[in-house]
Amino acid sequence: MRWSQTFIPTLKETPADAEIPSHQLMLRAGLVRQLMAGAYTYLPLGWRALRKVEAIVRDEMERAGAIEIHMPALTPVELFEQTGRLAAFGNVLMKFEVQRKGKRVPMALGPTHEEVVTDLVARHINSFRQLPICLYQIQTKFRNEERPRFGVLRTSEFIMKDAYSFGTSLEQLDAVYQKMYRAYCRVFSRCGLEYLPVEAESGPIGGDASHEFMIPAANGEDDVVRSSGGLYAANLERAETGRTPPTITTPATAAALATVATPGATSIEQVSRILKIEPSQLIKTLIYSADDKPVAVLIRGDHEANENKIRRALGAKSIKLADPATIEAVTGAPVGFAGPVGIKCPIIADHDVVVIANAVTGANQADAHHTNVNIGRDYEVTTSHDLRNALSGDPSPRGDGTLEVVHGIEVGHVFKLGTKYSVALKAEFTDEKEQRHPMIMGCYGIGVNRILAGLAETRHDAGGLCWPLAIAPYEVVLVPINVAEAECKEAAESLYAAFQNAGIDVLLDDRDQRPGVKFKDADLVGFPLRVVVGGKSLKEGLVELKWRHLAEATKVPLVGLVETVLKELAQRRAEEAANVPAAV
RNA sequence: CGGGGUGUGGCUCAGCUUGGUAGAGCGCUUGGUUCGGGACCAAGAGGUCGCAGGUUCAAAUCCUGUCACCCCGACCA
Repeated sequence: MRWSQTFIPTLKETPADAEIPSHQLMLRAGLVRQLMAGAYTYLPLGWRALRKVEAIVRDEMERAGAIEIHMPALTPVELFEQTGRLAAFGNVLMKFEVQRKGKRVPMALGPTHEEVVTDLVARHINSFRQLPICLYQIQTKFRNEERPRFGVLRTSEFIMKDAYSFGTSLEQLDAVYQKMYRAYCRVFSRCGLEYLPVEAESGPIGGDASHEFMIPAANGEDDVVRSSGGLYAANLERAETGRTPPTITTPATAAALATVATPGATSIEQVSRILKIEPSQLIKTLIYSADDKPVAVLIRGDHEANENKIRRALGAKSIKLADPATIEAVTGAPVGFAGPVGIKCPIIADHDVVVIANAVTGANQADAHHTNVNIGRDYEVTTSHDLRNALSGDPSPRGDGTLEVVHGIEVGHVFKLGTKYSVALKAEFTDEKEQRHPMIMGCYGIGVNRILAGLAETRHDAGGLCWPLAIAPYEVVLVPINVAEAECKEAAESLYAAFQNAGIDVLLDDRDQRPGVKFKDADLVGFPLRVVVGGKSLKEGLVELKWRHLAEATKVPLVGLVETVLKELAQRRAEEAANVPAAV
């Protein structure tokens, strides 16, 4: 392709409403343009890079035994009713009605395709002999994000690779899951991403039934923890801490329980300011409704409660913060003044709460807090639990050093679904003994656009983007110094033809621009290899090769250049492939 | 949905406080000189100042409403 014949609107200045690097650079490099909040057009370069990501995803899916199909984005709302997800999605589901034969027909744009694929399989697959099977597609998904943001990182319309496996047993599910997990590792490393598989919240099956693939990045929306020894990584929603349960005894330094006036102070911040104490001296008393029974959950004032951990510790199906009426019933006080002393419901406490001596808590009466609250004397718990979010510096649950909390961009998710959808939509198979069973499912998603955005976010410098060879819009940019000079122009044209004949993925910057402009643009877009023709070098029979990721250029003879470039590309390709885990 | 911010040529922004005929740089067009890291000279084109209403002799500027976009939070199978 010739630069003059395509559409690459690069920008010198950073657009005002782009804040994070990937957004700024993808706009400036002419990869994308915004249509409205959460909706972007992919311009020629962006689309080309995106198609390369898709090709890698397809390749690895096929290698892992998944079969490509294509389902409609248009979905009957009825299917979501059958699985209960109409309510679960709420406003996120884009639904609308169309007129057909005078009737209103409700439809939705698919946010994901568990329902559609399960319905398909339910209708056409019946026997254990046809299983396991894994179907996938690469398709545009729609989610009405309440707040699209971060450029192309979080949009209301995005391209997703979604795969769904169906099997007869947990063993079959495990086997597909492992294959997909490995395929994902290969996809992300082939794309040149530094990625981190983390344990994620896993729903009904539990255990290691869900992993997310994260790109560590300062602007990532998710928080993940990883251990210094590298043995443990998990989403913060899920992450355990390796804290050892302390022995519970009343502190020897316990002072006399007192009540202090704290008018209107219902938050940790307000109370600590009024009483001039550190939040870590406070005990937060959160009243939860666990399967409709009230429970008081004690968390240190400067810590954050983790509802998944609380739910598991209580063995409850679902928990939510109690409503004001329940809180008043168990505390006898308005919301904001709950404390463990004399509370009329069961109490559970985090490990870090039971060791606080002379703590401050709500007094279970309006506008008052207790000071010098001590365990065993003023309130009673017999064991403590891991109930809070992990923090940097916590011990790893695997015993390999300490945890660190980092931000991450979620680019993939593998999940053991179990039978939730197969039961709801009657996707059943007949076994050898003519017994009917619901199929056991898994689902596996990749955010295709996020791979691109993630690369832009993590691979750039002051000059612009820096694509890996595997994803770059073009692998090589061929830059004639001066197209107005016949000798230079002819040399570039004949090289361009030779590159194309050799199958090199090349863009010829044939614009009549000064060299500085072309170099700046080449750096901004981030083509991996730049070949410069012209000037004194050309007269000496040399051209310049410059890799985007290296500081120095090299001069090589014009004679035999195609072979030289092919060799350099092959070498670079091998370097990039060195980190890709072997396929099994 | 709560809080904050911004809307002025394609892009970045000034002008608004204190109302008085819309500006700069970049980009674009034409001609010329240039040509190894975002050139220079000259001449041009391009804007209902987000939209609607109000105040006023007069509104980009003041007031009211509204829309869009960005950021923080809530939310996110």
